[in-house]
Amino acid sequence: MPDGAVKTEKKPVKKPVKKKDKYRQRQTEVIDAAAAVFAKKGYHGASTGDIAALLGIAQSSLYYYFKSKDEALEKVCLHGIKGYVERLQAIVAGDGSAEDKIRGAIHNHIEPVIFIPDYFRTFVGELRYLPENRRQKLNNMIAEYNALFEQILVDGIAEKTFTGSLDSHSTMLMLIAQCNTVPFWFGQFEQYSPAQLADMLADNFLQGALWRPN
Amino acid sequence: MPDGAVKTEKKPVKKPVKKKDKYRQRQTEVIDAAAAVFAKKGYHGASTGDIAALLGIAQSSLYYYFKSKDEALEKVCLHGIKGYVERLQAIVAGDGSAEDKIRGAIHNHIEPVIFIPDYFRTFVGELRYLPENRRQKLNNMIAEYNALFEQILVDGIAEKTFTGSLDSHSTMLMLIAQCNTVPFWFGQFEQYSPAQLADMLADNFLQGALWRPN
DNA sequence: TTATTTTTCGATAGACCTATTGAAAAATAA
DNA sequence: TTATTTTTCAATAGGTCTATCGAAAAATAA
Repeated sequence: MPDGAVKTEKKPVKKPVKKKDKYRQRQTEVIDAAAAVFAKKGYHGASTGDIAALLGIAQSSLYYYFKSKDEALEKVCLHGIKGYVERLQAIVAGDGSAEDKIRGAIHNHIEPVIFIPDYFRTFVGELRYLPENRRQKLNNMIAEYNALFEQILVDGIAEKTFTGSLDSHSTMLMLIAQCNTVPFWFGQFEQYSPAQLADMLADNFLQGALWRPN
Repeated sequence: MPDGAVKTEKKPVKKPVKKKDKYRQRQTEVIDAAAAVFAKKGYHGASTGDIAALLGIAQSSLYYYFKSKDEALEKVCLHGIKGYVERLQAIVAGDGSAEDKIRGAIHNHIEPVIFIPDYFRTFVGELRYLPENRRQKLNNMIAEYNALFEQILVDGIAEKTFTGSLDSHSTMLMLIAQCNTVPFWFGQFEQYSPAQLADMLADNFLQGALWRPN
């Protein structure tokens, strides 16, 4: 600005939303690809070049959508767990029986596992590779989720709907651990719908996978 | 050999065993360290430098005991599954009831998981990173193991000891998957012995982790 | 059209990692 | 002791990977 001209102050008043939406849509595609590659090769086994290749773009282009590989993993994990806590809160606050609630909780846990397996497998298997600072937030969400889950068991035991050989905390951990294994083997059960799978797991816990008929 | 002296043909007749034993003992320490590092950081997240650091030796020294990182992973996995098939064969061939056998199989599966957790975690979590050629042998062992496990369920259903909502193949896969999760959370259950843990898991399957008292 | 912004790209530095090599050190045998 | 074997080492070649940079291309606005 060699002369005294004042920069025109015409701010763009319209359509910033549309532009940001487009960016976010592309970013979602990028994170989808990251989830797929992380799930398949593991976080450390996956390179940013692998992610770019899946998208058909240059490796360096990825950094327009995230600023480090760590951040990509964080985004995948956050998306993997998104909505879990809120849905479980609604179930716990509902007025069904304890058995209804535990069945609802298992459905809540398993169905997204099946609909977004890449996100969930990454969340379950690769979260531990997130640096401590990024992992904090996710750990808090997990702690809250686990507490809600355990609350259902505590309530069910208190009102004598359930009896168990284990304490509620141990049972909660084992139950969630079993649900978390689902994306690693459900591919072998294509004859079952997600809801059926969830029902079967719930049955496993409520009455056993095997039982004596008499 | 400037003059015509013939090289003395005195082969060492004694103590080659001792020497080899010493080498093997050190090799076991090296593979132990590899198992610990693989279990903690994952195969791709672990470097040979990490393993050497744990042993307090130079990174290049490791290659006196294995000739590639892949081979180290293979050795860890083989040791992790060692004895599993043989013990399960003995259980299946025994003359206990189907319930005894399924309990025995769960004990067989879980106790080593707890005694050698680094090996087992590596076996469960990192086997998939073994190159195809090295994985073949292990896959065969797994297939044999799974078939034995399923045989117990098939027999129990045939003789009406068990009834289940799932087919025996699906049940086998889910049961093994649950057993495999043990090393990832059993640290939280230090009040229980391995045998108790195995009993509790068996109870989970036979009668449910939760059941209605009436 | 031209100007501006958004998106993608090629090139690359800097770091890390595996595996090899020949030699040094340590252990053992003679 | 000296000779031989076993074990460890430092140095490093050759490769891959992450993240950065300025420029090119594409999309959008004027």
